Amino acid sequence: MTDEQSRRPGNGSAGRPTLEEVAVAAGVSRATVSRVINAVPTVDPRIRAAVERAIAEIGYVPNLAARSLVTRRTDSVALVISEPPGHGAFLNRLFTDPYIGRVTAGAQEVLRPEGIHLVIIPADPPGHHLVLRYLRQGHVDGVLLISNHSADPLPRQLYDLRVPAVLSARPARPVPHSYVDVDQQAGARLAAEHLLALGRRHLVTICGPQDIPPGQERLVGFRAAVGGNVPYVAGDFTRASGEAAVRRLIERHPETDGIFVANDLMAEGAVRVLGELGRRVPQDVAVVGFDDSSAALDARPPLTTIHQPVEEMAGEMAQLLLARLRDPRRTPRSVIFSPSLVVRQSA
Amino acid sequence: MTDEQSRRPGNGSAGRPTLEEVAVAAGVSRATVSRVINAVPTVDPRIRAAVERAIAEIGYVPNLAARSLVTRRTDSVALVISEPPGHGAFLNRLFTDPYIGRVTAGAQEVLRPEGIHLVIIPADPPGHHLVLRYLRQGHVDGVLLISNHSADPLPRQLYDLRVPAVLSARPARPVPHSYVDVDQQAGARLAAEHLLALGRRHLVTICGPQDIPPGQERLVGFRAAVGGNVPYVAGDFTRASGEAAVRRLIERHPETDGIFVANDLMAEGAVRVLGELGRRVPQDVAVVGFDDSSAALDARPPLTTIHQPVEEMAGEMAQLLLARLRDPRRTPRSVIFSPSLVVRQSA
DNA sequence: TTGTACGCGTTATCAA
DNA sequence: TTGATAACGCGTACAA
Repeated sequence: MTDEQSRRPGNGSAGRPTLEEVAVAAGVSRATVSRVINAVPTVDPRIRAAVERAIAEIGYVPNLAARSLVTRRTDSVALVISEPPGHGAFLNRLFTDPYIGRVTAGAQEVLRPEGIHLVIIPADPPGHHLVLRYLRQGHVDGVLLISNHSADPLPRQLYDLRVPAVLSARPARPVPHSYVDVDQQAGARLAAEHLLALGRRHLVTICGPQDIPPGQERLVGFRAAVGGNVPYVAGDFTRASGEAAVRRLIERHPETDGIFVANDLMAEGAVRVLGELGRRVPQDVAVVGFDDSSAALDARPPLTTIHQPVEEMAGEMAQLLLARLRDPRRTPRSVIFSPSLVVRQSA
Repeated sequence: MTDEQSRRPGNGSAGRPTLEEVAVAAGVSRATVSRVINAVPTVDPRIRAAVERAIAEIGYVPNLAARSLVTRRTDSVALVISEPPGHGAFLNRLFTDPYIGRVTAGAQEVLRPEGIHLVIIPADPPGHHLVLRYLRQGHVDGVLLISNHSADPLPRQLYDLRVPAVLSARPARPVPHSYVDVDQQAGARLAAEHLLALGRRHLVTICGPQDIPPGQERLVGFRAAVGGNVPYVAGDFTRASGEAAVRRLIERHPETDGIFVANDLMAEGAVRVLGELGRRVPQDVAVVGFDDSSAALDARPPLTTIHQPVEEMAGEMAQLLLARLRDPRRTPRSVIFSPSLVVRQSA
């Protein structure tokens, strides 16, 4: 287009163009330019046009710091991914879990139309301090917090710091933040009912960590639905832990003909090991996963699993946060989503 | 109207505490408090102590917007993940690729000690506009750009917008940004030499997209090292594309005894399909991947592959960006890293 | 409908 | 070594 953008230094302003310069160029006051930019309706159409032309010509971009200083808003929110301590290659895991990507997509869906930016911030324990400082400084207006371990201090700290936040699951200890969640027990029940309907009578389960609500509730729900004692081994939601767990279960309970695995990643590992052990899936052993993640599709055979409307839930998180930002006095609320069964080939 | 929000006596302000309030509490001027916060050495130790006490007591946190307005810095940089158009579930892929996690870790390593925040921003084509606006507004001081397709307009646009940036690979078209890269051809050569040393004589390759430099160069390097024509099928770096490619290759060239696959994800898929086709890896067909990602470890057998020092490279990107931020006149430079062969069980 | 003038919270430049 | 005071760029009552 025009070369006006690449103006050489010496045209007065050293840095980026300011509101003042646009005003001069358009022959109006700063206030009027500001009104045009902020879409205030009471501006003469002809003046508006002139201002807009000047803005385009000069290549003006509002200075966020200055605007934010007076409006006390940044029009951006953070997606903070919190992880428990001692889990080593956290970042590697973070970016291997498709869940995060779906959350991001779901949140963007509602944030974008509002003109609000989403920035992703990984928060491993050694970095908590820095993350909190970042959030406190007012880089963002609020936080979508993805947290899945009970000892996470972040929800509480965010509350103490008066940083508006919405959680991705029911917190282990009550904190006055809004949250969304899926009915975990209902999901486990769906899995149990499906296995039972298939005629399987020797059921076992690979459950998740028992120090976090989803881990607990998926086990509780499965047990309740089966209506008796169920052998189980706990994994940590990684593929490797699923492999180890299924080895132990089959060794101890060779009669097993149905397994509920608390997430797809572990289930994928379990299915693979079952193959190595000479058990056919689903003929000999039926396997039901949880999450309906891409791991469910990668598995051979593809996994029957419990679907969570992750994108929808993330969208709702964003909605809750927006509502809270618009009305700080708004009282926290929780929104619970219903899971559903997706039947593929593993059960 | 403020209600009982303000608990502290004498705290007339509704929002967060300001420099002024700390100054009053410590009995000094704003300037002195500012000096303490910014670690200016010329401050009386006793006064410093008093100020620090006041800061802790009041719970003061600097207002980023105000500071940034005058310093023209934000002390945070963005990791922008750019993706080509038409690739559908971009976010899902983004967060399934461990590479991003390693880049993040490597960058954090050098940024954290400097007190600089890293925010991650996914940039799918429909969102480019918003991302550019975000960056232009001065939310961050600079950009680490992860981009791997030739038609990416972002490097050029960032340059036009005068946003300091460092690229994760040599750009397809020259742009005055610094970048880091690995010697792709050298990596492919390592793979070829290893296969040849194993006595394999019927080599084929599953190469990457030929519209991006890594895809091109890994093929060129392999061909050159093998010293002749090599059958190949191009994938798009996904596991599924690796599966499809190996089917076609084996069908056309059943005598194949060695395959170089341009990334681990495709290689993992290829190995799996080879098993289904009744070919043992590595006895019947040796397979060498590229990237040394976690996919290489997930594969059965674990993949022999080409290692890139991803974390180191990301760290160097951060270093280059910091240097550029400290001295804007600094001329762009490129840093090329050497790959190495990691021998596991697939070849 | 437009312009004037003040304030947002901080750093930086001076004197003292 | 410390303290006034002037920017920094913008939004917005209030006045015109």
